[in-house]
Amino acid sequence: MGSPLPRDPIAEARQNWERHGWGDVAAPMAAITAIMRTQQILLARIETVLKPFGLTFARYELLALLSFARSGALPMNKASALLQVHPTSVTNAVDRLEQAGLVARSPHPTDGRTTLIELTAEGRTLAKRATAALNSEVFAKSGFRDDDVEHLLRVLGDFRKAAGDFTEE
Amino acid sequence: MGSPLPRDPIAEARQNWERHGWGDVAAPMAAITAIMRTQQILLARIETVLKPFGLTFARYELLALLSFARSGALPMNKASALLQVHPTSVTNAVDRLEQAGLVARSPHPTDGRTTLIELTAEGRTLAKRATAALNSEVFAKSGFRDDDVEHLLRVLGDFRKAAGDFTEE
DNA sequence: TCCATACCCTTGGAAGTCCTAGTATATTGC
DNA sequence: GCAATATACTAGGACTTCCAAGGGTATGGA
Repeated sequence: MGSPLPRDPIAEARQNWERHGWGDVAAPMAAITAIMRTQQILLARIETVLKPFGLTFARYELLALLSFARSGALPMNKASALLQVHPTSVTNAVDRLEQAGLVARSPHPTDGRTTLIELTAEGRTLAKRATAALNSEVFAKSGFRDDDVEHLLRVLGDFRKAAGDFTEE
Repeated sequence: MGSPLPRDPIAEARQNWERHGWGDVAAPMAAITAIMRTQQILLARIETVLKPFGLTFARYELLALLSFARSGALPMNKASALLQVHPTSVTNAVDRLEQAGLVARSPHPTDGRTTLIELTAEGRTLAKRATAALNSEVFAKSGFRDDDVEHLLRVLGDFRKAAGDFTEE
């Protein structure tokens, strides 16, 4: 979506912040903007790899989550909590995956309120193939150095914990 | 959107990857997933602060970009390139900002194809107030340690450069 | 027991992103 | 000078996200 820019727009923004007397927050502003942009780049790579499988990232995430579930089925609210997205987003994803024959809804045996989602055989094999593609074409070529990966995991893990994502030690 | 989970879902995903024999890409997978989630958290914070101003992040970014432009006006394609978003996204944002009286479209003096966008007086003051709010309520409380901010800027800068965002040294 | 409260899922709407295609204007080559 | 190509913006569609509101099911206290 456009060739490389002659100058780094985030570095420019940082300088603008400093010029306007906001030097005390210029660095975190730049870091946060860089996270936004990095996410955008990574998401685009992922979507490109998933497209041939007829999957989007949102749908893949749900498929992958189900493929790791012990019982092979998960209540929708559990999926919503684990994926950290709004329940309506799960409803949306399940609608489309169900239409594609990759998952199936079934009623919960004891709680009439909850709906279970389960992988179909087709969904399970597609999840496996899509994961293999992401592993080789995105995660194996992330472009991050190994020690940078470890550092990112530590820094972002601290951040997410402070933000209330999880409580575990 | 949900209380803290008892266990870190990204750490669990990493273990699942290792269990399935994908240990060689488990760490980058986890790091990339963590970037996704961190972006989601930061975006939610930013949107919360901007909401009282009637702004979304996409609109704010455009407003801020214009407020730093020397001439006060920018062609739409320039804005698209600097914000690194699709031209149709800029059209969308300008439509809404124009309707809110914050920017105005005007024809380019010499090139009949391009449209200039310019801040109105109202847009300029709103941009200033929104930036002050973001500075004090998001960037000043990022939750990242100073040395982690510097490290993030280096790592993500390298990544973005390798991804072709910019060419500058 | 029964009513109020809490919880689960879905529908409809607003907003953002991108893509594809179309129209209008410049630029380039013959 | 004119046709072919390139560029700039916009319209429509697919997708995701969230929020607000509604209907159905559990649960707990009087």
